[in-house]
Amino acid sequence: MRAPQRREEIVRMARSNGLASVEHLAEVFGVTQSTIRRDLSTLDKSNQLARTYGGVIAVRSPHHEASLQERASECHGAKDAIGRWAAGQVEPGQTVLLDAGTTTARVAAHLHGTSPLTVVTSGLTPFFELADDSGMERILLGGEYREVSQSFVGPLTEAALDRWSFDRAFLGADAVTAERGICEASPVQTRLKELMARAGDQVYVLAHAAKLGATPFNAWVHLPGKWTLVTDAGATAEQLAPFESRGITTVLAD
Amino acid sequence: MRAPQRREEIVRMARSNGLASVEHLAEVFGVTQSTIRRDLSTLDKSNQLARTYGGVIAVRSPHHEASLQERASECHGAKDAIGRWAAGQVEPGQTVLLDAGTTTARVAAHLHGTSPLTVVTSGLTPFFELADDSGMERILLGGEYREVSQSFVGPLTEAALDRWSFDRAFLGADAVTAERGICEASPVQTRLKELMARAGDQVYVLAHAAKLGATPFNAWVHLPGKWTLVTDAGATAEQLAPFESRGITTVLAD
DNA sequence: ATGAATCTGCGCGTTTCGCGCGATACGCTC
DNA sequence: GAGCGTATCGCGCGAAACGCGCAGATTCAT
Repeated sequence: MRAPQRREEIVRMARSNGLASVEHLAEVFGVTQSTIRRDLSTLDKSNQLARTYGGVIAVRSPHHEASLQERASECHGAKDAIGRWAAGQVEPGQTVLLDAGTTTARVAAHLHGTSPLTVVTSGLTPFFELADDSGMERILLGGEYREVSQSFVGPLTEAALDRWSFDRAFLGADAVTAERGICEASPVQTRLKELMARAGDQVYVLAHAAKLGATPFNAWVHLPGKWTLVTDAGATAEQLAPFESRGITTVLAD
Repeated sequence: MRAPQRREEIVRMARSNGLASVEHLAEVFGVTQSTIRRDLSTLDKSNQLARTYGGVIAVRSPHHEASLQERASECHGAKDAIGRWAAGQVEPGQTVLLDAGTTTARVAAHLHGTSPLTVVTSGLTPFFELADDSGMERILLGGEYREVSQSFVGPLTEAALDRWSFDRAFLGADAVTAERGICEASPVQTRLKELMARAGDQVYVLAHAAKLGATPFNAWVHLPGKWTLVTDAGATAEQLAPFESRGITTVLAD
């Protein structure tokens, strides 16, 4: 049996049982524990499993892996600050929309304690950050699953969204410019964001400084109506000026 | 600082960062690594965290914990057999509905390799078991989240379901009797199941032997149309007789 | 105030880990 | 078919982390 094949099998076994020990795996495959350890080390590095003392544990939660990477990223602090400020705009009793994304996930995390509250989201990342409070109603817009963004898009999502209006709508973005609006990887995403903005009474676009003025993709949308740009203290005056000159309120979270 | 308080804080820190090392924790709290190790051991036993070599990892993925418990339960083997049989009924190119629940999650797990496929589900447990195949379209019916069943219910779910029909519909159940049909904890669930059955061309009810004839709750529904009862080899002839005498096809998975 | 229960630090033996080395198997080229 | 590079494996050793028992300290209730 080849090594890659054995590693796949290890992942399968670990996920099936939740746990697996080095000793047991070595016996099953008829190799030394050293070999198993090497395999586990490889799998651990590629985030498919987590090592434990004497074995492995399955960490298949889809958001877990990304969450870990996210927290290690340098802009996590900025996103958290933005999320905290945004959560502060929410008052008990309201109905709130959270777009998919790691920044809106930070909003969700800081929503803890604001109760009662109805939170609607299209992303698993923010969804799982929502507290299991008694007064918290958690609603997921279903739809077609996009693995890369851990979110739902498509006609089903849009149809579900069509049944709501929101006191606050918090949108994420891959990039934002004053001239072209919000940038995303695909038109299905920009269309969804447009609908989201339409459904929100007060609309906030959350984007840390690195996203201001960037153009990583080619799908753009101008948000309808008024909205507020929330970014972090790292944003420069030059970055903010074009927004303010167009009458867009800008906020620096800190 | 008291020990329970410190342990809470450790959980909080681990969840916030995903990871935490023994060394770092010992420094932060100003105690020896032994003490930290004891804490981690305690928290590990109570399933709040998972130990790793040199630290801990957060495993608060909502389904992970339940998944582990589920696999330890004695009826897991039966559910898996049922799931394997059910997955065998699915052919490439079809559109399939999976109800929420641990049994339908086993169906999802065995759907791996059947491609292309469109799978629609209302439960997170089956959803996360679905493989990330290229030909696999994963669709989640959104709605209001029920923590206990890790699934979505309510008008939004029903509205989303209304947009589909399915080649195969696999329903779970808290209990099944020939006389009264499917039993659930609440009417919102039974109503959803009724709609699911209506949307399915071929309908299967998956229930291991212990669920046949039981009456744990008080919300019942008679499924419309024909359906097939799939159970495990542990079901007795007396349990099956009432179903067969009513013309319901029964299958013993093995 | 006093006794029980819990918690903590320390030391020790045990287990697991990671790394480097040499050997082996596989695939590719000429 | 011979030669050669790459990937993989088993083994041994030193290091790191672990669990356990014991004794002193702290907390809490009576």
